[in-house]
Amino acid sequence: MSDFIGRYLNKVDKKGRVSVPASWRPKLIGQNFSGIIAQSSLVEKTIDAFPKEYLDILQSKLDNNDPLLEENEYESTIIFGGSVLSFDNEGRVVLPEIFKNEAGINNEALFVGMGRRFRIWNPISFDKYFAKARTYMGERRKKE
Amino acid sequence: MSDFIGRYLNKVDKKGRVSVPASWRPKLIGQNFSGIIAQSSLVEKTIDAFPKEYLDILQSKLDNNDPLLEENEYESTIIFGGSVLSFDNEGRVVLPEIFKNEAGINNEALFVGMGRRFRIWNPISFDKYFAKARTYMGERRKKE
DNA sequence: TTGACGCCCATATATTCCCATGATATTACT
DNA sequence: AGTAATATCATGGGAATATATGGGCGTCAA
Repeated sequence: MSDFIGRYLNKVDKKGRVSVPASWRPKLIGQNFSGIIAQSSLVEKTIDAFPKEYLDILQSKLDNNDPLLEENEYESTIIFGGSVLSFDNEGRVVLPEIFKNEAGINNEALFVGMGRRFRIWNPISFDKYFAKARTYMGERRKKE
Repeated sequence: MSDFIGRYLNKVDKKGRVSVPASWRPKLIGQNFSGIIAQSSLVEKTIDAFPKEYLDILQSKLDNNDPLLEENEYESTIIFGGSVLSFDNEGRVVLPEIFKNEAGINNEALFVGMGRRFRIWNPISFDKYFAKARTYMGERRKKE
């Protein structure tokens, strides 16, 4: 049901390559394309990533709206403007410089599952974010 | 009705493996996956654990919401940022370092049933927690 | 010519699989 | 009841396999 679960800390080598967790790969391998779609997150200092098929779902959502609406245009640009990162034979992808900069990633990349998609974090940045998420969920719990 | 009942104290070996109580295993064995989902507790120094099926329910809830909402983002991270621990042939799982650290678990792991889910404790931490729970219940009793 | 990239191979480490042991409980049989 | 045979379970360790990681080499394009 859920595709991406767990946390994996992997190294980024000189060439910018990083292994995508092996247990996730089967869900990222398709007939036309094997790899991930990545984009800088709009809200956090991290990289958002997902299978290509996830785009198809978003596409059909957009198709239900008027394709000529201006809002849709922006939305499309953002969503489909992400990068296509394909696997090498070992199941790695290279993280483009832009992403590494925007997400503050150097030697280590933390893969964090989010169900249908996942994120790639600088481990330290993630710690901060996780603390925030914890607090938020704790607060919500009290209200209920 | 209640799946996980009782307390079991098991050893954690050099490789980090620990037996999940045999009587609980049938409830953790599914078609696609046999094992447990684990995450550091948000409120106590312990590991929260539950069957994967529990995640599937949460996933379908999330699918009904907009995946771009911030609230969902926190929730997804907390829920899916845990770990998937699958059984070996003997019904053991390996506890990742992260969990052992965060829950303070070394050589022994105490499994405590909580109905639909269970927790994995450092035995000493649990004693403290249990004493606290006792006191709380005693206080509440007086008030009533 | 330099560098980015895809492709291939090498290897240390981590993970999984498989079998063995001992302890305890359960069943079978006389 | 008493005793032997059988199962269940937690635990340990070695071997096989998978994975993450590092480096080399040729190609193509700027």
